Amino acid sequence: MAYQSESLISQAREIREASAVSQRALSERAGLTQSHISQIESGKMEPGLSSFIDMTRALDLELMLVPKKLVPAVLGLVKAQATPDMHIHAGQPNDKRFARAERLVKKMKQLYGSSADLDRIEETLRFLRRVNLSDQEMQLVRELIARLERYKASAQAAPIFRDIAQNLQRLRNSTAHAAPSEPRPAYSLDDGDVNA
Amino acid sequence: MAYQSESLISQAREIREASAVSQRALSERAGLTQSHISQIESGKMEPGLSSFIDMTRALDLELMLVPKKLVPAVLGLVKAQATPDMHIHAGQPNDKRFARAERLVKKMKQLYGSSADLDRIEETLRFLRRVNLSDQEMQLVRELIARLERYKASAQAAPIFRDIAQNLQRLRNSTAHAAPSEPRPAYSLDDGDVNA
DNA sequence: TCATCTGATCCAGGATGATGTATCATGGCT
DNA sequence: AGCCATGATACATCATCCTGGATCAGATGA
Repeated sequence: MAYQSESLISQAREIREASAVSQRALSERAGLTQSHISQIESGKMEPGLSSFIDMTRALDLELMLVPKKLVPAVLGLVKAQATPDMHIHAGQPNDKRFARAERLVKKMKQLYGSSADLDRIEETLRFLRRVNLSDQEMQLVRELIARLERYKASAQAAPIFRDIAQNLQRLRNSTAHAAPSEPRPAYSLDDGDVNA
Repeated sequence: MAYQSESLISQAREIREASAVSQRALSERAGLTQSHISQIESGKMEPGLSSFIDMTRALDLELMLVPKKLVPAVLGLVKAQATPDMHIHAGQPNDKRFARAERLVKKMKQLYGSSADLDRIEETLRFLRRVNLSDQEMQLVRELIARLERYKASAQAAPIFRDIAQNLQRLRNSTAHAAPSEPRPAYSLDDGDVNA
């Protein structure tokens, strides 16, 4: 319902997920209820300013006021240091790949209606995008996306989509539990459309 | 009442004032009520996230999520380009002068209790700080501040304070109506304490 | 002095944020 | 199969936002 704050809220959610913090854990740190956070993140209710500040502060973020003119500069600054390893030498080809895939899924949901599998695929892609994947892992993702593309208009695509969703899910789980010691985050703040 | 959002709200207010936008004008642009805005700015009520976004967008600002670590960098970026003319060759000596004066007034209010004149002086200083003053005008301000300093502990300081307040007020009025054509603003976003 | 503009304040009423507590389906782990 | 954690929902209750007026004192300019 609240169009203006969508971007900020979804950014917060993505960062929470990328930091592997559960809604319950966040609720304790922020002093809010888990149900509250769930409703905020799913867009079912609009937070008060201070609630949102509590939430983001608990995620080690600050809400700042920036002149519109400077938004691109700040965005660049944030993005640059958010994912230092991944973006240093390469031209983030993975990021583009994910972006294309996510667009594809979104389109398919529009055309053929959303299914549970498409939802899972979308969500998992959104998660994997934030993670540093090995070449092998990225190879797997590439194949899965290609398969998705190939069968996107197929008649009996359903079971295939289910399989793709499961594969992505498995990959997600493996990366999530792989190296909890490293500062896994590597999130980026850049995808929300900041421009109204 | 809402400690977390104080800083953001007062920033917004200062920018509104520096841009010479009235609460009513802002209320129309933002789609809120004037009474609403007044209550928000005076801390009598806590805005919803989207209300605050509407408000700041109408002031040509964006609310952004920034990793705490990057806050100083962003702050520097914003500050640097907020007052380009004033800070280019000089080491903003005027700014420091105002800062000292404001600290002085605040201290006096603590020690001797606040008076209407002190309040007026404080508010006017806060306004004048954001304005590009000519050398002559700055000279006047300097003298007034010096006078304030000199009589700060004097027994019969009251009439002198009144005089200082009036002088500052007059200066404020003259600058406010002087050049409505130029992009007077030159606000800065730096004074709120961003760190909790 | 009169007209105007500003920000603060009041009030009634409807909308909605926020809390607690509790339940539920899913998915992963053992 | 059982267990645990996750996120989504439900519901009652209370608090607060937010609107829509309207008014007010103060400062400014004509």
